[in-house]
Amino acid sequence: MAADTPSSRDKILDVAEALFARRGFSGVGMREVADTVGLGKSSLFHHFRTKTQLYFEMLDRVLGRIEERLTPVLASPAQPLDKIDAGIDTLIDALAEHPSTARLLLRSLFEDDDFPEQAQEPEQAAAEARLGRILDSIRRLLDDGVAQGVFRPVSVPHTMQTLIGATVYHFASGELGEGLLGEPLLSADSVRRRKEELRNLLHHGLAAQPARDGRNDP
Amino acid sequence: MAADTPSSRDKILDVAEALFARRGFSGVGMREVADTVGLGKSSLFHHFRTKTQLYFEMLDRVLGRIEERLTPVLASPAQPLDKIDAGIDTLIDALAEHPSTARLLLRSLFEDDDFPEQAQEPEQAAAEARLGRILDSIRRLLDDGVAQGVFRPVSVPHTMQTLIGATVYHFASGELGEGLLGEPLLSADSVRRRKEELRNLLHHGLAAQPARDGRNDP
DNA sequence: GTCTATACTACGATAGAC
DNA sequence: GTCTATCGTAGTATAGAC
Repeated sequence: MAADTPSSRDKILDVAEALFARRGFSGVGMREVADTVGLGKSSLFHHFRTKTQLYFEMLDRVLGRIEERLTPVLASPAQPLDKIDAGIDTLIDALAEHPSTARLLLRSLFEDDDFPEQAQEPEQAAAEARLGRILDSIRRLLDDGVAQGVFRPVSVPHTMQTLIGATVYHFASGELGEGLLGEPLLSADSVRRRKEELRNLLHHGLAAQPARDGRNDP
Repeated sequence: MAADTPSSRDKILDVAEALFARRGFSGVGMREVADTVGLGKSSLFHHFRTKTQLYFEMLDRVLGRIEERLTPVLASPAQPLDKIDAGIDTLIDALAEHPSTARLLLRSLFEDDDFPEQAQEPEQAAAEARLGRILDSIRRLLDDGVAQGVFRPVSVPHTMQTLIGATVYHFASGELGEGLLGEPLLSADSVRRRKEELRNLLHHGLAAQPARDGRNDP
């Protein structure tokens, strides 16, 4: 399936994703995007009204890939602790698939000020709505776990923040993270180890009782 | 002590800190810095050779404030678990003191590509060395805790990544974090709660045995 | 130490030919 | 749907008067 020779639009979105992830909204010029795609600068404005629209359409596409994978996992009828394991596996796989994803997501959280004050593009609202849906489904999972007594009586918002930090931040940490780990962030080994460490932390730190584990602990 | 009418240099650094935190290196112009300080654009270049130098000198100042507070705490002869509690308290206090600190630190991790390729400024090396010292002292603490059996046999690098995410990311998360919490990230209540949640998570998730706690858990 | 003036490049965006 | 040409603005940085 797929691989239908990609349209110019898709090629532009691919390039924009890689460049915005590396240098942020203000750090990337339409000229650079055009050159990388192999088009003239003006041709970009035929496909996207403004740079801001290009940015948010690309961001929504990234969020869509996450939502698509995470939603079925979090909607399953499994127990909260199993669902959080599966959800973290899925999220980490999604972040590890494209090196730009985590960086883009993290950058998007504090690049709201970067955009020209003009009338806000509708694509921005779409991306924000999608992020809201993803966060809501995570919140429901944690709410359920606490209500059922499977999790300690933690603050759900704070726990969500910790989970985002432990997943998105980790895979966005670039040279610093690789320097600490001593290996690439996205190698198969490194990704598996991250899942394992995080799962162990949560089984000990979030579950109401330490829980039957995988390996790694006495 | 202090409050000696600040020099132009100090005022420029203060303004640069706030602006770079909000919009990143590429998103801020020397013109905007100058206007905010109340100087002509050219006067900035009398105090700082280039925009890049201004950026790294400001970043080193921010890291210096952290190092200054964290070093004595992490060098004390206390037990690992007490030291990690104290270290997190200290780090969170430092991050909560200026709203720009966490954002600046997080941005700095993936803005390495943003700078012109020219000969790298010596101020960059100074800032990187300072960050290295801070990370080393944290790593030693975790190494000790694992070696003494006070902590579970976790991966120290992965645990450092989790700690950075749980502190720096949290206080850098801006509107998203405030939307989740339903209150300002930097209010006294919110800061206290963050410390408490993180302490509880670590006492259950990192300590080898669950540990006598504060409150909040049965 | 601050200013005005300026050099040169790049930016986002548009017009209009093909 | 892509191109060349152009507009107006803002970018970093420098020269030189005060």
